[in-house]
Amino acid sequence: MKRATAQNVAMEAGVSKWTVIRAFTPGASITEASKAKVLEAAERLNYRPNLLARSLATNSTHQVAVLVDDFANPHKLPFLEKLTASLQAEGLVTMLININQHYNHVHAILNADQRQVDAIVLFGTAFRDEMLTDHKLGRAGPPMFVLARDSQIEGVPAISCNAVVAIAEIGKHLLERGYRRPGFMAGARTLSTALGRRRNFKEFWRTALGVELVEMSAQRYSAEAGAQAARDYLSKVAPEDRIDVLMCENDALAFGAMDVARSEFGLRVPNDLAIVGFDNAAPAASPAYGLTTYEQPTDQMVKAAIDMILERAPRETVNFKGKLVVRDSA
Amino acid sequence: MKRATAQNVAMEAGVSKWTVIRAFTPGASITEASKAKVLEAAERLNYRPNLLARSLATNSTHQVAVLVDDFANPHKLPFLEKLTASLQAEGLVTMLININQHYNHVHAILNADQRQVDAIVLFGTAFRDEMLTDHKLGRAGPPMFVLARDSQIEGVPAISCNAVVAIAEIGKHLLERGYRRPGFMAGARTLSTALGRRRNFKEFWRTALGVELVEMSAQRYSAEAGAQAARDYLSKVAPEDRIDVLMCENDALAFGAMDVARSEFGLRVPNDLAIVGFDNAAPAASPAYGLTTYEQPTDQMVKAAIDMILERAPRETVNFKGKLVVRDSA
DNA sequence: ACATTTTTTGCTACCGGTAGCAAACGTGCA
DNA sequence: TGCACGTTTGCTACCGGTAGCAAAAAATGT
Repeated sequence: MKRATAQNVAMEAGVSKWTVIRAFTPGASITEASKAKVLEAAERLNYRPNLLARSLATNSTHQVAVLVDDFANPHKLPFLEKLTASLQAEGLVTMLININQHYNHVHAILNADQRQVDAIVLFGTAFRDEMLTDHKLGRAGPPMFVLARDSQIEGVPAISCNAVVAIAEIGKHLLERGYRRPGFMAGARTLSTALGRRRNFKEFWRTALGVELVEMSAQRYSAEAGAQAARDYLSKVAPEDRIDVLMCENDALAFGAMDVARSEFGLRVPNDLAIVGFDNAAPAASPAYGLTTYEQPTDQMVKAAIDMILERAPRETVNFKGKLVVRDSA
Repeated sequence: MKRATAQNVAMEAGVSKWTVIRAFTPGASITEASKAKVLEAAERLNYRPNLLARSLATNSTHQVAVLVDDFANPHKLPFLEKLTASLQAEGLVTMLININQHYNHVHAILNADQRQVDAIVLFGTAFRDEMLTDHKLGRAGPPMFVLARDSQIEGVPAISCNAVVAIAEIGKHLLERGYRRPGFMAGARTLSTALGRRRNFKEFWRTALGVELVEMSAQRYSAEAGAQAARDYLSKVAPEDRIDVLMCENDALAFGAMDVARSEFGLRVPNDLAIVGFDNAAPAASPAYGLTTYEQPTDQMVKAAIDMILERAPRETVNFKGKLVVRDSA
């Protein structure tokens, strides 16, 4: 049994299909009598307007493509929850696109464009700037936004957490606690825009103490990769030469690093090695980790993104101040 | 500048719009010469077919609605990753719908239906059976599937992990390890179909030892809720009267329970209290938890779901055997 | 060379709505 | 009663594709 259309309802109610449409268009010109008649007939036939047809005619789908590539980061889940809930509250629907080896940004963006989405949100994904600037969409494609990440790209506003302030705050805290030999663990991306936190942190210590940052890189953004990177470093460097505090680019890395430091090298955190993360993912709050970390103002960020999508706010790069969450690990 | 349409390309290439369409339809009848001519013109105008219009005409959107309500469960993220990746590999796109107080199953299903999705997947969501059976979609709506959860609903196949086998395996393991006073922590849902694990576990101990299960309930499926439920129990019951093993309905609850047992009551896990989870979420593998848990065969489940969606497999309830992952906590 | 078959191209009708104009209707007032 | 005016309804055209038939063009056979 096929779905009923406005035409079917029209016949059932003995009116034209345009009257049916009007009964379903708020504020349209229609008498109470015919509206009631139509709604009753619609109810009988189980009619509800076909949004696909409407989208085609109105040139607006109320769909937003959200690109994600970093499913190993537990922080993504609550963030995604807020994002989808807020989009839904505005009548928008989320097209979740998984960016991976088999499905890259260009695929995703072209496909989203063909589906006529109203906007594309790059939610913390790692991309090369060139990829986006020379993709074959002329200026005709949907507006794009970068969420939870910086972007220098002309015409692609970024909504992010202010990295400079964040790193300064973390650095200041660590300095006050007396740490003097800092290390930094980055995730895989060697992309220009991804170096913000590392660069700022490096600069901070250089300026504050004239001290050089020890840098290490994980293969990916995951606890396992963080564990491996920490393992490499700790097994290579003698205890007396080691850093005294490790800042990890995100919490996932920090969890892995902390696990290895404690269980494989018997280090006490923070006494032998302090650890700091970024994101305030759920496990950070657990006494099992008690990770000192930095919380992004996700509510503000989501709100800002949606305001831009709906053109309630100017479409330009903004960032917000997060807050340091001090726990036991540093 | 508006997007180019087939008609625009047709003019540019000096052919009819149907020839343009054919150039973009694999296996259509068209000479190499005109195809080349069309593709070149399309390239110049940056044309790509409008999938919305195609969907309207073909009555198939290649979109699948995925309903999620349990964003506190870290296990959801990798599962969702697999699901989206596999859907994309089949040319399907994911409409992610967040079920919450403001947006319930009925909203979600009606909306997905209006958007003409090809299928609706209830991904581990908590629902009352009545809600689904009497929603106003006649038999015209898209096919529905329940993933990672049981369902008794006529016409709505479930793809799940075999709970009977899973609980038997866990029970057997615990029995062998010598545990004799079992407890069970359930999540919030007091819905008929959600009681599977609890009931099976209860039955197991009754049959094996004639022992009664101590039951507790968390408010939600989250570490915090698990922590609170454990706190309630432990502060109420004297050490000598306590259970010796606690099975939690999922890992999130188990993490919370373990945190509280250790840090607030100074209990050693597993010596004073053993703990078992369900899902094998990422932190379970960490030495910080070392949680004994049960892993659902997510790959098989995702594959089965997609086979059903694409009608490559009969649309009927199936379940798969998972595997017990023994770590330190039990 | 011409009839016949096959391939290629163009066409009408359609998917299910929306936009906005024109006709039909009802009402108030001279 | 007739006219002007505002409201309600119906209409054509359109959004950008697809399906499948019919005409035109090219390939084949004798």
